[in-house]
Amino acid sequence: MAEDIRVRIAPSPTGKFHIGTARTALFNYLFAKKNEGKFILRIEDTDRERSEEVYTKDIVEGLKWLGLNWDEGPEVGGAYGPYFQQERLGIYEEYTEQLLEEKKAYKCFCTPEELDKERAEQQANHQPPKYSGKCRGLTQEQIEQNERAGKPYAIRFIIEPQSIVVDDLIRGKVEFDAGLFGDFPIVRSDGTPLFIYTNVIDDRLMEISHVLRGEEHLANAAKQIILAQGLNFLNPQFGHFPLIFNADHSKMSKRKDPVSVNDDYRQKGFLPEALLNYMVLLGWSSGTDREIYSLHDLISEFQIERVGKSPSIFDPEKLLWMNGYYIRNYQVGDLAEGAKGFIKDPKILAAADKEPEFFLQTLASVQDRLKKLDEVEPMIELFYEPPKDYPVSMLVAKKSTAERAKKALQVAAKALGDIKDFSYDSTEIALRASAKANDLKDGEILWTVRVALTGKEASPGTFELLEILGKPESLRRIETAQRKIKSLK
RNA sequence: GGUCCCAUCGUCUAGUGGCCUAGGACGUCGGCUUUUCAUGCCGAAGAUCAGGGGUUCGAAUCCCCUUGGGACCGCCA
Repeated sequence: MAEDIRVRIAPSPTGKFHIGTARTALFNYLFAKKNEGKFILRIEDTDRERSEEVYTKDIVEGLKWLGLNWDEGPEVGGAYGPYFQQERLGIYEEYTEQLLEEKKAYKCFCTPEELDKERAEQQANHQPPKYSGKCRGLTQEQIEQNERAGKPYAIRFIIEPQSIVVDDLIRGKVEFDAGLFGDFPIVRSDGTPLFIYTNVIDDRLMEISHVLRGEEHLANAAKQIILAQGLNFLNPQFGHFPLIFNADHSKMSKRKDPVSVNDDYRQKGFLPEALLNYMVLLGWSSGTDREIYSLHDLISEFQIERVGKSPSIFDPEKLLWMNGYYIRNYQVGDLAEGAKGFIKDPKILAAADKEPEFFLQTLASVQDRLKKLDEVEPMIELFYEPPKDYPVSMLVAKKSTAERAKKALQVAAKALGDIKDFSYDSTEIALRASAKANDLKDGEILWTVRVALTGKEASPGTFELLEILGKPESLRRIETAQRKIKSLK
């Protein structure tokens, strides 16, 4: 392509970094990197009422966590700044003045109440809700009179009926009848500009080549094309991605669904690699059977032409599977790094730093069982603390008896006590041999010992536990179990 | 109500006129490995390709209609 590829995501900091925004960011990022272009982050914070700094921070942190680093924007700067719209207000004002002067826009003195009423009437009459254009016909005199009276006004852009074709990268040519739109506001009565307007100006000024965003903006694209005409701007190439929904086909909402990248995914123990990989599959596929991709692989494999048109449903189950898959394929050292952030118990944390080798061993023993990082602590705490209270009956293996469980403990204590080199292999040989010699099934002795060691229904295997726990601790726990089981008939 | 978009297993998807008696993945179920739970491996069930009309020798694939779902129609983005 002759022109430079420049794409952007333009979130407004009115809420936590949303999973849908994250996927849009991913697609933009991939498109930019694939085409050796620039990925830009612009914060659309002109809505002072609802914008908050904490949300900007949340977005920035989330993007960084995912590894979707931007080439221009907050923190990194760039030649097309500022990248916060709040700092660009002067720019918009100039264009507004120009539009007003050229009679392409006008001051509207209608109050919100009047507009609400108008809309309600249209709805009642089964008319499409659309601004009547009442203030468009105001005379100069009337305008001045209103202004003198101190009446607040918004500024509306004049829409002439015409047919607008959005040539969409994903959907092809989509035609809209602009006559149905009505004059839309570009500046609020408090003087701040609106998204649909600032978007067009900034995209032009920042020389954005492709505007790639969610499908909910498709109709906005038509309006923005008209706006660009009025401003004598070139249009970017548009592309609108299909939306992501819940299993019940409802929109994923902040209120009831896990949509916050930081709160619901990062802090819950999901890996950025897994989330990224899962998200890219929502709407995109390579055309092959391959589904596992690193961000790096994606940059070369991703093709925007292969993004589908139909909306998809977010499947937490598959994400969970994929997260487990990535965890299983981590080097234990990397797993340790990630897991530490999820361990609350200071004792375990301190022990992990003091004896990193031991910590790694414990992690390796549970690695295949993990689906999320926040499951690490409950799974490895048994290595740092003896089992508390578990029902004594659990010591009895399936299809066995209390009597035989007692015997198993006795036999195991004896066999294990004789071992000098306490390893996986040596404990296995000893336990199996003693089971055979004492007329116990392997399962009877191994299950009982494992429960004595862990107090859990599910855990790593007996020999592995024995090896990691070591001889003294293992024997202590078996002894405890022996005392415990005396009460059982 | 209007405009626009979308439509293949429960879910994500492959499929661009014959290779499709529709492929893969998650999930589900069964088996093997086995001391539990996982992992791993093997296998099964699961889609009259929303429905109906065309076009064609031939359609999941092209056209039309119907139905269903969704988005938008804000001084939110």
